Amino acid sequence: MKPLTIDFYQRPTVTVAQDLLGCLFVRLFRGVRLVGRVVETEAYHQVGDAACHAHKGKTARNRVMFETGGKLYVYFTYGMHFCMNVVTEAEGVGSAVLLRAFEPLEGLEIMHKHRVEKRVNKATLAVKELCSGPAKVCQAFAISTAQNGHNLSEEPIQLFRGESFTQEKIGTSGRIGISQAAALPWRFYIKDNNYVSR
DNA sequence: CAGTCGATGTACT
DNA sequence: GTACATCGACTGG
Repeated sequence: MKPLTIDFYQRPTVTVAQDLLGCLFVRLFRGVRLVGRVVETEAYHQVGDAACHAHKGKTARNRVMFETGGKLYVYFTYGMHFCMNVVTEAEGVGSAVLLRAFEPLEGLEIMHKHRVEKRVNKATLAVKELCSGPAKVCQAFAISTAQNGHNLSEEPIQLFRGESFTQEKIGTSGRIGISQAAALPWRFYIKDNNYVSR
């Protein structure tokens, strides 16, 4: 199995957002394989998208969005959460795909440990609660700004092609949790999948 | 259930 | 000072 190559990422962001559905996100973490199937994504683009961090140009935070497609862009928000994106398109274009939800496949015990550690309520979480949101995904996979800029063609964090499925299984909607450019139909998810964020 | 709201750091106006 | 690509604790029915 080979990881997705730079060619995959260096395409129109909306296309990459759709094609990432079903792919496998793999992190080797202290000798353990953590694997999740991508079931929900959102596209963000510098041009015509006021919600995109890159909309007003390059800054210290968003600089990775302008790098060549195939990098990981991680940012910190709400004083306590991380979200991760896959950078798309050519160098100089500020664009990325937010990874919003995974179906957990391997390393569920470690994911669960990571998720429960930070909570007040230490009760056992259902599997569907492990990765059903962008900040939950980062918690489960222990992703922080330490991974910002990581090249996804290299270990320990990579994406692999998963089972293919028909276009009709892809749902589309407006993006979640934003106010700017909320009408853009740039959220994509696998229909009837139990692990989508909502 | 649903709805509300506090946490808590950083980027940017 | 304000907003923020969120989450989960808490409230009331």
